[in-house]
Amino acid sequence: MQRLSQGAHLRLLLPKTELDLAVTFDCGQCFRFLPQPNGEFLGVAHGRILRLKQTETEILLYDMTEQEFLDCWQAWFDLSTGYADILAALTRSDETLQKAVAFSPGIHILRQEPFEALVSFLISQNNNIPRIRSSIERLCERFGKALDGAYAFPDPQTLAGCQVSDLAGLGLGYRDEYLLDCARRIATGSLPLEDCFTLPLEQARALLRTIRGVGPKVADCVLLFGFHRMDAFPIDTWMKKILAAAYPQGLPPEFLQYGGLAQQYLFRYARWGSRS
DNA sequence: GCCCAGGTATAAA
DNA sequence: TTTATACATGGG
Repeated sequence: MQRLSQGAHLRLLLPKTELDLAVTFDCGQCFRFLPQPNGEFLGVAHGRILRLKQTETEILLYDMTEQEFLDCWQAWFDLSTGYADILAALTRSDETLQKAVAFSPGIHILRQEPFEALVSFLISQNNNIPRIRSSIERLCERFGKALDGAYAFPDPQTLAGCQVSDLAGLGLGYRDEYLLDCARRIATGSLPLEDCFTLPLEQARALLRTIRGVGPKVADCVLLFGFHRMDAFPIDTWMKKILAAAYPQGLPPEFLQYGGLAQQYLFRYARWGSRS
């Protein structure tokens, strides 16, 4: 992938079929990156505002040095993973997945920050995406560092110092206690969250499920989106239907390694692709 | 008003 | 071990 500095901006020569920002941001893995009326994308991660524009052949990152890209955003966008090979393996003998990938190619699993992923998917339970977004945004406005026109995601330490009453008005509902519980345990160091990068899948799941409000679905979302564990496989209400219809004899073996990526494609296809 | 939303904790069978 | 129910809250 070629990189070109253009004034204060950085241009990536990268076909949209390889990384499609609209699809990647909209497939339910992240909640803070939204398309703007002018066609650009705006979001916040790693304590900075990211402004982007994509064409069929390139991505423009505004106010980005090459060094900053290499230090942080190359990894965040997961541009070093060989998606072509993974998708080839996944779709080799799977017609359902072939259709799903053909419908909207270019999904990457972003390497989001673990704490942000954990909090986001704690909030996501029994909730809908617009409401999840607004809750997260208000949480950042109230407790995150002010940036130029947006707010960073708050630290565990900041949230650990809160009371339930401090969270009123964010729309968290009963999930407010879950959030405080996990922020406190992380802030005190009693929950070694970073271990989820290296622990065997089942042990990482077990660790996350010691957090109140983290069940099987949320745990796998956190592993997939916060720790880039493509062997995690979040099963939600949609996936239950999809799996019953498409894989009555059980999951293809490739899903053991890359089920998380397969899940993203299947989820999107089921929701938006198979309408009449 | 009623139903639902990328579920989970809890109690009961 | 599997199956029901409550859960806060806003949008359709």
